[in-house]
Amino acid sequence: MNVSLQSSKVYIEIVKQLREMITNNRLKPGDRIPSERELSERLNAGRSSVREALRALELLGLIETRRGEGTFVRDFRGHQLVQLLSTFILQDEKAKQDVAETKYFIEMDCLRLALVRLEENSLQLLKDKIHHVNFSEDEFFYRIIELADNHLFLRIWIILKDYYRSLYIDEPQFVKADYVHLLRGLEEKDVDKTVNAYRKLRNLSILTDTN
Amino acid sequence: MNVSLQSSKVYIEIVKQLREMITNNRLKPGDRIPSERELSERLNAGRSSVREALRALELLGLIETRRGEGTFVRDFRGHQLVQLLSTFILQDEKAKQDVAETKYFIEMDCLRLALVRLEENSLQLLKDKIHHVNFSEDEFFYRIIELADNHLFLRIWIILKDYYRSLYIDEPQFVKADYVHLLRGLEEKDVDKTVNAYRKLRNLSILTDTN
DNA sequence: GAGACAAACGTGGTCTGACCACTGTTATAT
DNA sequence: ATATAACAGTGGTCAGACCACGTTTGTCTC
Repeated sequence: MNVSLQSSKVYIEIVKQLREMITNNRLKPGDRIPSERELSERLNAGRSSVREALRALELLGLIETRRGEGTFVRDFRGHQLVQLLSTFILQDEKAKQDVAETKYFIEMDCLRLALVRLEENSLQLLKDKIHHVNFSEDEFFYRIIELADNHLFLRIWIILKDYYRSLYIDEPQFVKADYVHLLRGLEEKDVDKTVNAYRKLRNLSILTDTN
Repeated sequence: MNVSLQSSKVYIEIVKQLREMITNNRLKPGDRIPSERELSERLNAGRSSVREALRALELLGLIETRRGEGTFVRDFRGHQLVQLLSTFILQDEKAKQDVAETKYFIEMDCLRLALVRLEENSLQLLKDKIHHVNFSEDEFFYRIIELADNHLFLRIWIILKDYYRSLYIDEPQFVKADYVHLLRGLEEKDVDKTVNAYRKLRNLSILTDTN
C-alpha cells in the first residue's frame, strides 16, 4: 500500500484488498468486516483512506455500516436490475431496436463461446429441448448462454430477454429445422455453420457476416 | 451540514448537495467542480467528509479527479448500471475473467456493426487517432462503439471498460501494426480480416473463430 | 518585446491525532 | 440474580499537516 511504485490511489487499492478479503475469507452477506482502525493497520494505510474506500463501497450498496457495531457485507442479491434498466430503456423507438440487436449479438457471442466450451451431454439436452412439445425459445437460449459459461453475459441476457419480451409481444414462430441446423453446427464445432443457422433462425439480414 | 438534527451522514448530504449543484448549475461532463477545500468551507464540513463523498462518486464513475488540476464532472451515461455490476464483480476470480471476455466480445460485435454502418470521414478520424502521439486505446474503441450506433452497447461497454481498467492495472502495450490491420479490414469492409486483426490485437486464442 | 526559466500558488492525495456518539460487554453494587 | 454503571470498541467527523503534481505568474535573459 505504502509502496512507492504504487501509482494508483490508496483507496482504490483498499477497495481491491477488501474485495480479495471478502472472497478469500468467503464472507457472506451479514458477515463482519474488520474495523476501520484494524484495516488501517493491516493495510498500512491511514484511516481516512480506509474510510474513503468503505464509504465508496457503502454508496455502491456493497457494505453496510452500523455505528458502534461495525461494517458488514451486505445482501446484494437483490434483483432490481430490470427496474433500473427500465428507466432508460423505454425511451425512443431506436432503443427498442438496440435491445433486440444487442440481444441477438450476445446470443451469437454465446454461441461462439459455447462452441468452444461445449460438452457431449449438454448437446443432448439441447436436442431434447427442441423435440419436446413444450419448446421454449427462451429456455433454449438460456441453456446456450449457460454453456457459454460467462455469468456476466447471462445476467445481461436475462435482462434483455425480459425487455425483448415486453417490447415484442408477437411470439416468434418456431421453425424446428433452423434449430436442427444450429445444433448440427454446434455438434460439428463449425462456427460458420452455427452462426449462419442462427441468422436464418432470426431472419437477420443486416448483420451479415459472410461478406 | 453540521447541524444536530441531521441524522444522515455528512458525506451523504454532500453527495446530495453535489448532485443539486451539478443539475442547478447545468454542469456538463468536463466541467469543473469546486475544490475540496472550497466545498469544505461552503458546506460547513470537514475536508475528509467532502473527500468521502467525492471518492464515492468517483468510484461510481460520476466524477473524475486529476491531481493538481481539480475534480470534474464525468460522462455518466448509464451510471446506474455500475451499481448493479459492481454487486457481483467482487465475487470470484471468474468474474474478472467474465468482464474481460464480455468486453472483448462486445468490442468485436461493435466492429461487425461498424463495418456495416461505417462512413468515409469517420474512418479517417480513426486513422488520425492511431497515428497520434497520445493514443488511447479506450478512446479508439469508444469511437468504434459509437460507430456501431447502438446506445445500449455503448452504455454497457463504458461500464465494462471502467471495471476492466480497475481490475487490470497493467496498461496494455500499443502495437500500432495491429491497429493498422484493423483499420484496413474496416476500410475494405472485410469481416474476417477485421475480426482477425482484433484477435491479434487482444492476443485472443481461446475465442477462436477460424475453426 | 519575445521567449525561457524559476518561483509561487492551487489542487488533489495521504496521514495523524483528536474528539464525539453509539453499542456491547464487563464489573460492580444492590 | 438483577439492575446499574463503567469500560472498551466502533463508526462519524474534524482540523492540521505534509507531499506530489499542474498551472500560473513573474523575472531574467537575449
